Amino acid sequence: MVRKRAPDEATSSLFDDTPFEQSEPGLSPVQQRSNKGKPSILHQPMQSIAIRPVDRGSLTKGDLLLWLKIIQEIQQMTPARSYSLPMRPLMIFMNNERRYDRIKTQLRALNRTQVEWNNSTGKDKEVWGVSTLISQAEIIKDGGTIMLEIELPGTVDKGVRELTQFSAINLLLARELHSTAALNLYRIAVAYETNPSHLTFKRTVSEWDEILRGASRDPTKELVYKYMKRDLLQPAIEELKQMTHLDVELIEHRERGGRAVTHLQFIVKAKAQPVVKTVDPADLLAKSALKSMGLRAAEIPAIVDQYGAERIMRNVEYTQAELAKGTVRTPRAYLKRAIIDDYAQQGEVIDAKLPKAKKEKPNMADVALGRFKAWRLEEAEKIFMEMTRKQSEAEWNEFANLDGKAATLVRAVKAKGLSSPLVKQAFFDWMATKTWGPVNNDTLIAFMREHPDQLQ
DNA sequence: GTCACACAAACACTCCAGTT
DNA sequence: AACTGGAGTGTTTGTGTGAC
Repeated sequence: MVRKRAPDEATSSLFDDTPFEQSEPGLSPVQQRSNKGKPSILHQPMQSIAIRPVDRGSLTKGDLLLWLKIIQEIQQMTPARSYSLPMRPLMIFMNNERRYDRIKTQLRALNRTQVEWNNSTGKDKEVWGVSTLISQAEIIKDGGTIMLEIELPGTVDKGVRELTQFSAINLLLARELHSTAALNLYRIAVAYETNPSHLTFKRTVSEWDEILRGASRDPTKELVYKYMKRDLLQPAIEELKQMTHLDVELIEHRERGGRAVTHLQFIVKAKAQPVVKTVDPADLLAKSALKSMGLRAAEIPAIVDQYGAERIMRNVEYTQAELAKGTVRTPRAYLKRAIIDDYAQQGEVIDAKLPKAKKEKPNMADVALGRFKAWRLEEAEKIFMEMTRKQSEAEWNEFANLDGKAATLVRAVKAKGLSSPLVKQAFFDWMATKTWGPVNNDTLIAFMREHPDQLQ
């Protein structure tokens, strides 16, 4: 959804000390706007977020990821002039174990690329700054241990410390984002999620273009907003909605009376119904088919999400037929390959609209999330089974009378009650959310701390 | 065995042109 | 004006080679 207009000085800028507006829960944006200027304030100066490479410089997704991983490590350390980080975790995180050439290339880019920030703050104060993202890096091998000795420029170091802390989960999600723009929007969104107004800073279209692409624009190439919106903004917003706990909404500002969009801003909120997707009966069927073919519980959700129930079911059938012929040695591996390459479809006319088969890659964030959700469902079921009859009936009646359920679910609740897998999942999911709150970063991190064994 | 370098395929991005 | 397809270009990633 796109908002036409929003308040002009709706949020503080990045580097100033102007307080965020304090919003009050339950107030509409209009009401909140009318409250502007009231004394309740929240200081949250944040530097180093909206950085724009200059002089045709650019930072790739990989460069930024390495930088984020480094600052996440640094955020856990006491402030110092230089920081000493073990290389191995960095390289594993970057999927570049033993690949010093690649890490070095990225460190060079972080050291070489000048970034700029430019903020008008409040009334008279304006800040312009230029820096690189790291001022020095050394890889030191001393016997068996290999350390990265790193120094940050002063302003960046200050900003990094004040930047909303990046959790390990934030970074796992960040690594899985496909586009550079999504990664850049994500780190901005994470920093502004806790802003009471839920509004990011407001910048011109071209500033956002450079901030999100992580590259300065060739001045000879004209920036066309409609392309930017289609190719850069919308995919990035969509990716964040799908992959993270955040809902991001674009606000387009136009000149008074004009039609051209001149400035942009985003609204960032945690999802009301976090990452859990609506249960589709076809998906449940596909999941149960995969399970019966011997696939591990942890890998099933990702496969269903990626390839869809229809493709899975036809390849399950195909694999079962091959199995009957005696040509398949390991059904689990064969089925996975069959789904990825869509064996069942080969030899027929391939539907061009089928999703592209992507390379399979274990996704730690997904695995952790999947196990967390499964664990919650199991625990909720245990609690339910231990309730007195009176208690359990009260729970069930509350769930059964909830509004807003999909029609399929309502029918299943009436017809089959808890004996329907669809209803069972929805009910225990509802109970888990009621008991422990929504699945979000905080609860997931707490789960990972308490149950490290679940993540082996 | 480790590392730098090179190459290529897969994937992502940019931007133009054609269609609705 | 809004939408869509796709060619051309840049980035990421997997793999091979040779020096040490």
